[in-house]
Amino acid sequence: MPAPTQPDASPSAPGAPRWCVVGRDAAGGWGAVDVAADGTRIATVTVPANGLADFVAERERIAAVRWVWHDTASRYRPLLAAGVRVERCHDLRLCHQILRNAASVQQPAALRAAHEWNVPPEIEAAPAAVETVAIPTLFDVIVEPNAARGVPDGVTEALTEFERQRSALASATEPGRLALLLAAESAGALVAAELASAGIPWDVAEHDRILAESLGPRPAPGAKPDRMVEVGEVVRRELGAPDAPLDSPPRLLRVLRAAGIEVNSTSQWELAEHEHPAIPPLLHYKKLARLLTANGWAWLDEWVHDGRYRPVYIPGGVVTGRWASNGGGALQIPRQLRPALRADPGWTFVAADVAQLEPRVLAAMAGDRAMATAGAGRDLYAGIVESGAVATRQEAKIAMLGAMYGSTTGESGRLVPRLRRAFPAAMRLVDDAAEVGAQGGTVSTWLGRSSPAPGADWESVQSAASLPEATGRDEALARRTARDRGRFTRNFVVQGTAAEWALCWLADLRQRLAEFDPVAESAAASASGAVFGRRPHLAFFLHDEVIVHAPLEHSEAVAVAVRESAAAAGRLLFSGAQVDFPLDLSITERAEKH
DNA sequence: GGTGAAAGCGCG
DNA sequence: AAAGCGCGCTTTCACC
Repeated sequence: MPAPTQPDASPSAPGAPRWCVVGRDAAGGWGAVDVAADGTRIATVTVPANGLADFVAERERIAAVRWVWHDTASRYRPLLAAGVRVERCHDLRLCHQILRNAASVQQPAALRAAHEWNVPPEIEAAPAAVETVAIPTLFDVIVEPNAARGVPDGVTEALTEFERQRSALASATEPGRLALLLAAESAGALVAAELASAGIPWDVAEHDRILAESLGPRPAPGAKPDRMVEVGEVVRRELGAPDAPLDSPPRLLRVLRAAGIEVNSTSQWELAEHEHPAIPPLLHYKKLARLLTANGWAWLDEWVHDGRYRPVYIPGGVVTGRWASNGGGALQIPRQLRPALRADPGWTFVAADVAQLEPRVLAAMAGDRAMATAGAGRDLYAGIVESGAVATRQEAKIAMLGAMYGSTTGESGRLVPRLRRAFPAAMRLVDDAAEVGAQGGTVSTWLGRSSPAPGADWESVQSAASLPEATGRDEALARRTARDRGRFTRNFVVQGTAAEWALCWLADLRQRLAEFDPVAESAAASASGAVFGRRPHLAFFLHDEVIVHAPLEHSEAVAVAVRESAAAAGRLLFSGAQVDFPLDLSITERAEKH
């Protein structure tokens, strides 16, 4: 088994380059500057325009450095296409976003003044737009869709920004934690690029079978599938409205009320509360419509090619540090379609998700021994029931989610106080985070990612309510928006720290997977590409679950690696805390709901 | 005719 | 079953 590798592990030889800063040089080629651990520049190399992949590959063979570059999504993609994997990087754009906002950084001024590096993820994303731009006519102004708005890609600018970031980090009250966060975030960026390169093995025939089973055979373009037509007619008959508009919520609402169904919206949860013969078929119709529009044949045509689904992941795209996605809906693949994920012949899926990641992270952060004990080696919710705080597993789950999301009403709001008695340390942590947020303050995750400051409109609502002429309405609005922000910061510390745990898991796992012996060329999963087609590789990631595509012969060893990585992530973040992170793990040909 | 908000529902 | 957090995506519809 490969040795555990921490995201921020680094070569230890004295005087050895620790970082290598790469970027464009003035001549149109590449500049590469080795930087030692103390920040001194060791050497500068000029690399020809077409020689970067070879240069990086050679350096990786000698001894891994941490590549410092402006943006992993754009810099790493061509390297992977050329068959070059890198061990570590420092993503200047992502790290800039974290550092400029981090409350623990005491001297952020220089960094914050570097506005050209303040490019939010969603602007940098979607390079695919280049391919969908229409052929320009003679008179069109040709605009590069996003490139012009990205961060600087020159080596000089990269060096300057890297030094700003090192200074900012050095001024942090807990530089070690923040450094770990920067390493984990950057490793996540590598994983996202690698996921895009390898793709998710996707069985088009199985997807088509699932669609046909629900909707009927694929209809002609523009036509509704048979089953939607049939079910729609049943709905209209039961409503006594032969041409009821089922696809327009406002118009459907009027028809429903005319038929005596007293609803205020057409959402399924409200419909389900009423007894009427039109409702079951209407709910069925809505399911079919959703499947067709979100993940129907059009989706299949657009997003799956050569047996691979390649969604666009946006690392750091959510303020809490979770990934977002932009195109393809990677984070919303319905459970119904999971069987369409199918391993290549001779390969298998090792799928794992963490049971109750967020409450476990909360227990670890808060040092809540009682909650840690409730989750030790078993289902956390079962442990909460055993502790006597609530009666059933379902109650435990509802209460726990309510505690982390800040619910105050209904069954959840009623159960939360019982958790407060049973797990005072954990509850104090989230209650404090909510209190700080409600007062306009900033909270931070375990590793130091900070919540954004309240917006100008939030501040003005609060100050308006404290004026002498403020009305009761002003005060009520201020209280409500303060509570809203409290719920956000309450959840931020938990969701954000869970995202950090997941990044550390991914970072450790990708290193372990890279150390497996490659399979023979004849057994390769060739659609996964030059770098990943011959080794187990990550194929899917969704907040707290991963799917590894692995050669059959390695599946058991990969399962061990997945488990060891989870344990390593727990130790790395919460060394000493007696909290474990058990996985639900399966080895299958097809991904399944588990 | 293009844009943005809202509704609705999928995921964690 | 929603509620209480965080998202993306499609469709409809009001509006400029």
